[in-house]
Amino acid sequence: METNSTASRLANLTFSLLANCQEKEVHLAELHGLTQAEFRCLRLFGTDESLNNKTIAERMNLSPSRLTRIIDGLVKKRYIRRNIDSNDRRNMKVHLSTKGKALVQQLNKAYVDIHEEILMDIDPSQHEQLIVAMTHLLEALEKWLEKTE
Amino acid sequence: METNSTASRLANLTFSLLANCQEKEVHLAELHGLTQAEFRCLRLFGTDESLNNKTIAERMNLSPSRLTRIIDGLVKKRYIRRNIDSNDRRNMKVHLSTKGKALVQQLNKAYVDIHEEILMDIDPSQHEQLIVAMTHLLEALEKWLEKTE
DNA sequence: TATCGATATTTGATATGCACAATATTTAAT
DNA sequence: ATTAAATATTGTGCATATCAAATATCGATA
Repeated sequence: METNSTASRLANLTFSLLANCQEKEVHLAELHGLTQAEFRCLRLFGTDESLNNKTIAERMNLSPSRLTRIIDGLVKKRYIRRNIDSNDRRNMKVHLSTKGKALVQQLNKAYVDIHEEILMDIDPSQHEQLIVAMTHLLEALEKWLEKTE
Repeated sequence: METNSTASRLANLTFSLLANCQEKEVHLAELHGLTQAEFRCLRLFGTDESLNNKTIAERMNLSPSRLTRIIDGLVKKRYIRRNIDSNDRRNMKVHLSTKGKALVQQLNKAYVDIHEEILMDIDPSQHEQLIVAMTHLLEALEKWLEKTE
């Protein structure tokens, strides 16, 4: 059964991949004097996006109250700024400071760079297939998550 | 610059993939009444392996003291058993109970199954390439992690 | 317009996760 | 025999996260 052994090899790969990505994240965070939560929060921002507390909490699967304190930290460290939304004064619009934008851009660049390096090791004719395969992987995972909701 | 846009697509994919895998793990853990730490600990065991506290702690990047308490939980929930190593009475040999073995096997099977499903969506001629590509991805990540040690 | 219910954020109390240091037991070396 | 190192556990404290309550604002409606 060829598919089966390939599947189990793939399974091991994604398993290790996950572990390594997590380790990488921890490492990058402390490299910039951020907690892991702060780091992940920062990475949610596009450079000129403006989000509110609740949205971020949902995206990060955390309670709004937790987010308040994570954002407190990022504000204190001058990576982001808070402003009351003038359209709805209940909302806090949160957006990157100049310092924050610089870091996010740097992180995104590094993240793309590492993938570029990887692609350089792979025959260009296979790039599209890799993307397709990874997309399938992602879709399958999302489907599975919905199914077991 | 073709490589660059492909790289950024790939970067986005691995980013989402990571997030989904984490969510999946949380979900699976609570499905079985386990904390995330307990779940991850359990998944380290091959069905007939016998590990000691310290080894597990190292593999999980946790302190031995933390491990003691995680294992306390798994013992209480009857997934694993502790025995003093008769060769070296300082060691606690930790191994799966019957219940634990069953769960680990079930989890491994589910994990392989999901990857098998994914492979069924992909032309078999491309399977090997996918594995190769993912292996590259993993190697690159490991290399990066060492570099920034 | 005065009020009621819904929504967003923040704060305080509390529980859980984790590491570090101290302790106890056992082993290995001198 | 004594001392040093290894292993697991326990005590303690800080970090992480949730929940419930408090506050502020909005929208609807009576």
